[in-house]
Amino acid sequence: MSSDGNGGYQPSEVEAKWQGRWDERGTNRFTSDALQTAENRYYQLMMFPYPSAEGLHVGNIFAFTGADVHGRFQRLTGKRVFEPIGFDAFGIHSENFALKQGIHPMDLIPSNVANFTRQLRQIGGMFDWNHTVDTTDPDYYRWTQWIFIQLFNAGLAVRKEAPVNWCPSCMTVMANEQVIAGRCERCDTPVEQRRIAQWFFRITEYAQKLLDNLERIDWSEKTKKAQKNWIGRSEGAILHFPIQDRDGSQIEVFTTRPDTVFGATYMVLSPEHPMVDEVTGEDQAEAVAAYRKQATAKDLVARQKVEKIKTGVPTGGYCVNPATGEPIPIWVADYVLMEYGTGAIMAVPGHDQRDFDFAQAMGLPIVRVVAGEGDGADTPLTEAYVGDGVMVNSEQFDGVAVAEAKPAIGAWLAETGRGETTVNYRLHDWCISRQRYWGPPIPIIHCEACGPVAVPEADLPVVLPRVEDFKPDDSGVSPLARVEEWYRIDCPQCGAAARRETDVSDTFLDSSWYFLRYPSTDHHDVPFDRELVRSWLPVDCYIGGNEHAVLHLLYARFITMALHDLGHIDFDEPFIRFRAHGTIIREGAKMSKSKGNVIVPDGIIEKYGADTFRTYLMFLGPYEEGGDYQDEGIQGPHGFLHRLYDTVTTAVDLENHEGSRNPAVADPDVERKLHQTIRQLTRQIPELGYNTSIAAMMEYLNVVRAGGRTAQRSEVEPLVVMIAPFAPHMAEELWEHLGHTDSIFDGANWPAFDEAKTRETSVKLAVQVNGKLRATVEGPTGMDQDAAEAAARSDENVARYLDGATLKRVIYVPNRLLNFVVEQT
RNA sequence: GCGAAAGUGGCGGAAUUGGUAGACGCGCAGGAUUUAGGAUCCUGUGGCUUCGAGCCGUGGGGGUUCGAGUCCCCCCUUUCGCACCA
Repeated sequence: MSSDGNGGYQPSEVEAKWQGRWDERGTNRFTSDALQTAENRYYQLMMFPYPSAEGLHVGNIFAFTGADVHGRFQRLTGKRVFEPIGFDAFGIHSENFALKQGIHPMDLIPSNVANFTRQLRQIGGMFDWNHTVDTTDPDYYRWTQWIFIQLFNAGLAVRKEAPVNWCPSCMTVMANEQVIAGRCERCDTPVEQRRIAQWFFRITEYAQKLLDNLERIDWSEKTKKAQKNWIGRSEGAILHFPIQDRDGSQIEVFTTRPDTVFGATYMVLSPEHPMVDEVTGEDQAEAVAAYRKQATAKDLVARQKVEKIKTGVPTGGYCVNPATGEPIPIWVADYVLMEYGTGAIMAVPGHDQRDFDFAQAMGLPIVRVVAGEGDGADTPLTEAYVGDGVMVNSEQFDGVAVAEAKPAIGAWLAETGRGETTVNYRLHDWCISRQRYWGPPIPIIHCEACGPVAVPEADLPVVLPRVEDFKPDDSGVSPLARVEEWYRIDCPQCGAAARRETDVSDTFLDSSWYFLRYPSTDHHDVPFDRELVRSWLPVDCYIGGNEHAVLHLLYARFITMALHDLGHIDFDEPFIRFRAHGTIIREGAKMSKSKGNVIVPDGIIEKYGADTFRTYLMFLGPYEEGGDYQDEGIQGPHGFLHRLYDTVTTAVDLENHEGSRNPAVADPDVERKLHQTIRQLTRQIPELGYNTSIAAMMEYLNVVRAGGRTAQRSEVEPLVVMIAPFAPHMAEELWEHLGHTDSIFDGANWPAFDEAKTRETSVKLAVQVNGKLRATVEGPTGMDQDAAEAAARSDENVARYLDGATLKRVIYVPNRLLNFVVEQT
């Protein structure tokens, strides 16, 4: 249905025409040679999509369009822009959907990819379809496996048994980053803890570097902050508490407050702590066993409830406070987590609220070791005191300020081997095993004699076999373990019978290196061509959602650092610049299938065209914040593009009819506005200020058309270039109409502005009396204060307010305002 | 609970960073053209108003300043991170 009443702009025709031309001419594609020889390179990357069965949603289109606008703008300024796209198609999401539909993912994914490709072409992205990736293609995951092997050989991939997060609904383990408030990020099921041997990447080795490098990359502050918090560096000390009556046995605790050690009146072990049995006395054995059983049965949500009343049992064992030499009881309680620090704490109830609550509940002693302002050594505590003060009840350290006591007590304990200062991170090693089917098999062969052996690189890929029964189960073992003919294999080292690793790797591994692959998809013998990587990477501008702030973005940085240290690439940060786009809501509410308020892009593109849709999405709010999609709102950009089309075609027609008989006379108002508009867009588009850029173009077009005037070529040709990043098809069409034969993205230059021509010749000056607006007067730009005052005083209304008052002061801001400060007499 | 960001017309959102609040657009109202229109084109549109460039107005309350949406303090609300992290 065309809403066009004047026979002009027909989006569907224009868009089909130009998508066809781009394809035929290879406008957006790089040949293998071009990738190698291009100058002035710019790598514009957007987070690649997961190709769902539903097709692209508005959020995808919003995200991709914003990135595409940026890429197209860069191209118009003379860069050779590489803007690839691909598909992140492995993972539990696809697998679950396949299970639900009863379609094998190997059949499902290709049709999803085909549909996404169709839609991505339809929205007019400047994608290089010669260089796409599909993470489920053996030609791609072969190299995902290769990366695993590089890390394995470097000791950065280790198999260890540790408490891991188990989602009972997805029936697989998951990384810490994938657990949100104790629940599975995918299905919201409360996550359990299990002890299963898993493959981990030792990302913690890079904790400090991941933190330090944040200082020098151009990323949204929000995202950097999220990473910083996730890494969670904290400085403190490991203190050794000898177990009473057990020679040489000791328990280590991590604390950020070694200064309060004199106040440690008991110790708490996490229920999972390996030394629980050792310290538990006979009398308590049964109670401790019961408590541990109950604690491990609880899921993480239940266990991590802060408000819940603290529980725990005494072990009957004692250890010695290394500062006081006094014995203190050892308890087991689930408020201490095995995953953080050493899984054991020294409890200082006087100065830690959690310990305080526990001590009160259990009747344990509370000792004050820090006195705040006005407190004495024995001032009773009604809650934990965490403020500043001086040490008390701490023997030789009494009277020392907390700030000095921290290093002093730390040093004192270190001297005598009772502890050492240390840095602890909240970040954990990255668990990459998944007991599922739809992922790249981890390229390891388990041999009784040799242990885990990497699959020889020449044997890659380890192809995921097509199996019909790929449903996961609760056993903690991957479905691939059912495929005997696949997992039976000889050890590549000793030739003995061995078996393949049957776990597959985390989807986040697939996406942690795809940006390295894009320029090298023509190369089948290497994961990435060294020269291409050197010349195209790191990525110049990366755009994606902030929901990946601590998942994908952290992993991609880690893999980049590891590959750098292993000598495969020469940079250690993958993305020079990262910006997160916002999210789109609809008429004040989140879009969701259950509410039935999801926008179906296909229908909108059919009705209004991709250019209008793109322009509207970029117009409805600041790109980095997102905005509210109001169904009626699209009328604005729709009308704007129609008017623009008419204005340009009319100008060209007129030129053709009248030719040089009617030489163009520059209209100073239009020319000034044009240069102001160019200036604004030139500054704002690189900063992703799209909504205001579009508003500026609308303003300009309004000036061009004011009073029904007809435009001249020189007034609209630059506007056609400026609209091109937003409405590329229409810009091409108008560019052709203006007499050009090649693509606007090859033939046009981003217009330049002349600062002199942006200057207003006259200004409206606000005239205030005591800060209240009383008049505006017009005068030449840059008039001096005397002239301004004279003009202002001659205004009737101003004069009325100045009459009979004493002038105290005059504030003059040239070209802006004049403020008379008066006092009534 | 901690951390961050944000609260501006009927709505989405602007505001050169301390200088005429409400750009641009939607919606609405009036008009033109039209067989018709959910098309196109003008005009108007924060509230109150004694219609005066008068008063009020950027979540609420205080403050700094000639002047505050913008800076400072307190409070409220919303959104998003993190959440027994020792």
